[in-house]
Amino acid sequence: MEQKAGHEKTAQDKDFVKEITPKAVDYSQWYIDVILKTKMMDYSPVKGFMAIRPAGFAIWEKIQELMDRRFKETGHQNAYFPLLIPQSLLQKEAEHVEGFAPELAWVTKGGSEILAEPLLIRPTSEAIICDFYSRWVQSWRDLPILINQWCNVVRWEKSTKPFLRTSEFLWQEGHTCHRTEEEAEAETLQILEIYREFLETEMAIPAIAGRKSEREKFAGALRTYSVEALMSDGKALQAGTSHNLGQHFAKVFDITFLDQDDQLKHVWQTSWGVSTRLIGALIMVHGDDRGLVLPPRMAPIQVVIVPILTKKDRDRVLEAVSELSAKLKEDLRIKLDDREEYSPGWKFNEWEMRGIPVRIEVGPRDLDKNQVILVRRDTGEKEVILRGELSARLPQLLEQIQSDMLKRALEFREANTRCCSDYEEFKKIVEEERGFVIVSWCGDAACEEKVKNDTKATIRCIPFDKKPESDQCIVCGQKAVATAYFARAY
RNA sequence: CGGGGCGUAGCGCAGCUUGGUAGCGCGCUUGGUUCGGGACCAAGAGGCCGGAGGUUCAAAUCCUCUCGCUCCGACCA
Repeated sequence: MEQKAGHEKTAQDKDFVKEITPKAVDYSQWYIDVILKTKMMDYSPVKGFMAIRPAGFAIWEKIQELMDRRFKETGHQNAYFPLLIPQSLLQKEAEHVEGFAPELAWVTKGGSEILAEPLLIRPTSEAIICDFYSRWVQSWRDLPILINQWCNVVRWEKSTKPFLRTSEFLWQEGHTCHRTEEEAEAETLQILEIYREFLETEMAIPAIAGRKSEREKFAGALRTYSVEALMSDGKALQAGTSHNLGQHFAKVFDITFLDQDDQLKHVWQTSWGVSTRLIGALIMVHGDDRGLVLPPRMAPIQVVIVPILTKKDRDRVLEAVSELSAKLKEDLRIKLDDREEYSPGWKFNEWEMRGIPVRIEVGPRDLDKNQVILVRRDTGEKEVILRGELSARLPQLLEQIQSDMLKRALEFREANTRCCSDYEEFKKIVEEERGFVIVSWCGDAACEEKVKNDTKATIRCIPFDKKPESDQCIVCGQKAVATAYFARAY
């Protein structure tokens, strides 16, 4: 009996989501289907570039709003730097140019004239910003410099995937200068914590914060830290990075200041960023076979009101829902879907696909009983509630959904995080289970390289609070110095 | 950048083997009836078949080149 009922439900669901490939059938196709069907983005005629449509951009605006607030609260200011960088500037830092050279886009012509020096479209702005900073910093009194910019960057990627890896993407990049190494390190870690906390609080995505291995660190950095999230297919995604640049850039760009002790010194720098990739993370962590599932804090529309309009009761239902909508708009992001060309059932499915956290249904029968129906997107649960209690109930319900979503994501990550001390078993886990695998590691890049060649898994990060689980490196058996999270990654 | 798959109406596809009037479903437009989980009827609009060459009396169909999407590798936020 139960099985049959389940079967019928599946058939019905399948009919509804006919244009979204189920996750279990083809995860990548599911991801693309969701993005296209929900009109988050569209491909452009140029490979690797895309239009971010209003449905996707609204999420980016939410990320900007909530992230920017945190930057401002910690003393940062926004600015804007040029799109084009002279070739000679990028070349100053050797590791940096080597790291980015393969994926640079060049401007070689201005109007009809060939440029004397080729310009490159920023793949990241360290070079151009350092050039400015070398003039802006004179005295210890000028420090710290705490500047962020929201902009686009271009990296000529060989293989691209919407939001996760595109040739042009939007991001924020913070670039700071400090008087001491300690101060720069503190800034690097403060930002890392902002990223981790942002992902958890606002996006309901639990993330592991830690340090990158030498192999994975940013080209030109002293140390790179990152926050790493686990997608629902078991692959990891680097969700944000924070770099302690040390004095590498300060020395080649000559960013110096006269300190209180009358000595000319180089500044200590950091840079850090998150990108539109976060939109991809949001989709992959929370989405299901019916489409997007947005955490209430990120949702551009938190509650959609769908009136049930029949010929006889049309006017009084419309009147009731517009009154309701106006009232709720004072505190929440509300959408009233009073279009008459679509049936209620069509609208239910449409808004579910678009991930709106809560739906309110109001029909003639509800009006008669002075009630409305609330439906959660994340669980599908319905509840009937008196109209007078709605204003109090909705914020509470949205908070509940937000915390339930984080809880489920956390449970998923826990269930897919495994400790391991045997290399054969490690290989098996990576191949068959995916997820994070926590292992002890000797710190040698050769062992890291071997793991990558054997399994495609890389060190995602080395968390701060973990001592080695065992005293032997999982690969070579030598003395372990660190505990590392390994995973296959996007 | 290497290997596979795919480009035909806004979307999903058929037609290609064996060259000969470009089709179907959804969507769209107009009118009407509907509306508690993707409503129905009727009448319409919309295409030089990704692009460029070639073969041919004739090319969506055969050949060559190219561009794009997608998947798998290598590279990377």
